Amino acid sequence: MNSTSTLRHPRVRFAPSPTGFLHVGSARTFIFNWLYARHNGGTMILRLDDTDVERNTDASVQSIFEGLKWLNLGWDEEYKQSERGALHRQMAEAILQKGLAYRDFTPAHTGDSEKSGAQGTWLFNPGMRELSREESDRRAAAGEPFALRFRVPRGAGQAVRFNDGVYGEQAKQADDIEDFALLRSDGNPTYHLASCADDADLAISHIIRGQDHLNNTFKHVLIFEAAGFKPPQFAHLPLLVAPDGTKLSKRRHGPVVSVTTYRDAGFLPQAFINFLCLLGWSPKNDREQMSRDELVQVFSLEGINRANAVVNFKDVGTTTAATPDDIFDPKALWLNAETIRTLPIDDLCSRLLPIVRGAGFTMTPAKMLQITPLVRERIRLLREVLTVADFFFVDQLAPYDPAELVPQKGDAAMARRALERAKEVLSTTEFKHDPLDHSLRAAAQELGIKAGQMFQPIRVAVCGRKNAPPLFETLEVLGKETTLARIDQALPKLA
RNA sequence: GGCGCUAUCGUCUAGGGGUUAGGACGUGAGAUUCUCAAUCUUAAAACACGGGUUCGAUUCCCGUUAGCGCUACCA
Repeated sequence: MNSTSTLRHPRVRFAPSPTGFLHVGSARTFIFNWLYARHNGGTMILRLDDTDVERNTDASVQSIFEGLKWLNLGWDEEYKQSERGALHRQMAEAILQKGLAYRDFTPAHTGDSEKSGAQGTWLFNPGMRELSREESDRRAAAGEPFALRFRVPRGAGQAVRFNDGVYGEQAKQADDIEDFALLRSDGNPTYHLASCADDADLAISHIIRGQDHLNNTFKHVLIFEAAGFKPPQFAHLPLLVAPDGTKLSKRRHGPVVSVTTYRDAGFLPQAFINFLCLLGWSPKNDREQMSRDELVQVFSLEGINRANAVVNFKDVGTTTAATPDDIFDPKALWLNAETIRTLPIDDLCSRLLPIVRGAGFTMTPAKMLQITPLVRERIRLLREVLTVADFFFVDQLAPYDPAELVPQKGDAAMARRALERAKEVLSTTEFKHDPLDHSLRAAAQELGIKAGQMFQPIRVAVCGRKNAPPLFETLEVLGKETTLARIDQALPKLA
């Protein structure tokens, strides 16, 4: 692929390593890559960077696919890094042959042995860099284990440079870069090597990834050049952090950082995508709610910020029972609520139905279709249908405080009279909005009480609580039989 | 410690040498309504600090501070 066609048809990739569930930060990286590809008529590639055999898990692979599937954005090509080992070793060999890498026979560090020391930066293991080719070959042939390290140019005051699509011109003295490993002593490639080898082989034109890789990029530029490739275009994304400014982590911050948490709570993928796009990127025209197509249309690297973005959830301890208001960013909730309101009733209905049934209720599509308009403006998350519309689903209302039946500026006697009268009136009224409206208002007038004082006892009697959807619509869906039965059950509570 | 990145309302952000520093979420108040929600109106709320450059700096430069990242034979 020549540079002209690359310019017109960029090839981007999302390369997660399957060492955990799909993180919201990773999801955003995927989305930005996808948006860039679609905006520019390019190719989106999914590559599983599974070179860390120790930490990879199938569950993680599952979680990543599950999450991406839910996002419903798709990709054009798919690869698995572990199946491309030959390619990686080939590039390592090529770099070694050019003398740009060397074998390091020093045993691997045991871990935190070096942690406590406040010594300067480690750059390379003394003696290994200068090992003669003959001795290096001899020891390797003898079976002595070694790591292959990149021979970073030293002492020449040389700088490594690249132009980042977000952070601009970047330069770093080669003398500040350590001789990083290309191959581990078990022969497996490191992330740096495998990533660059694959990016080169797959002709990736733009690498869009988290800013935590900004420093690594100098190493990658070195690898690309050593292997004879022109480095791709880089663009680094600001990180997503917790309210306390620290990196989002499952251990510290709980399920908020997992994409499936959003899915399971009842986010719409579109709203979730919209929310993530607004963290660290802006269309710069005050637009916030955007459809997928609009996002594709306006997305550009120029709109990406350089400062980290806070995902604004409440940092509740693991002991507290977390509510949606605790664990989700208010903006995410608002965006989801807005998106729900834009959904056609039948669409929303078909998303709600499985949730209601999944909670163990029997529900017909026809009845759900009647309920849907009553909850549409009252839920921020699809799952909230279960708490907002519970009284439509249950046979028996959960116990409620009889005091709720008593209207504003009224007493139990007033509630009784209202309910008694309602019973009579409703038994002869057609259960449609307008007739219900007329007869109940008339009844209130007869009793000499305000409409609100008439409605509240009825609402509580049929819904089991004060806050509910509008009364007439509710009664209409509930039907005469259920309504009268619930009023009958309420009356004794006022005795 | 070394290297790098960053800094506008509580949060996400727009802006940019001269502005009433704009929008959104959230929060407060009010309107509307049969409650809730939705909707509408409205209020409070920001340029981290110190030096330059300049007629003028929130904007440009330097420094300080703070935060973050990298500093593994993790990715």
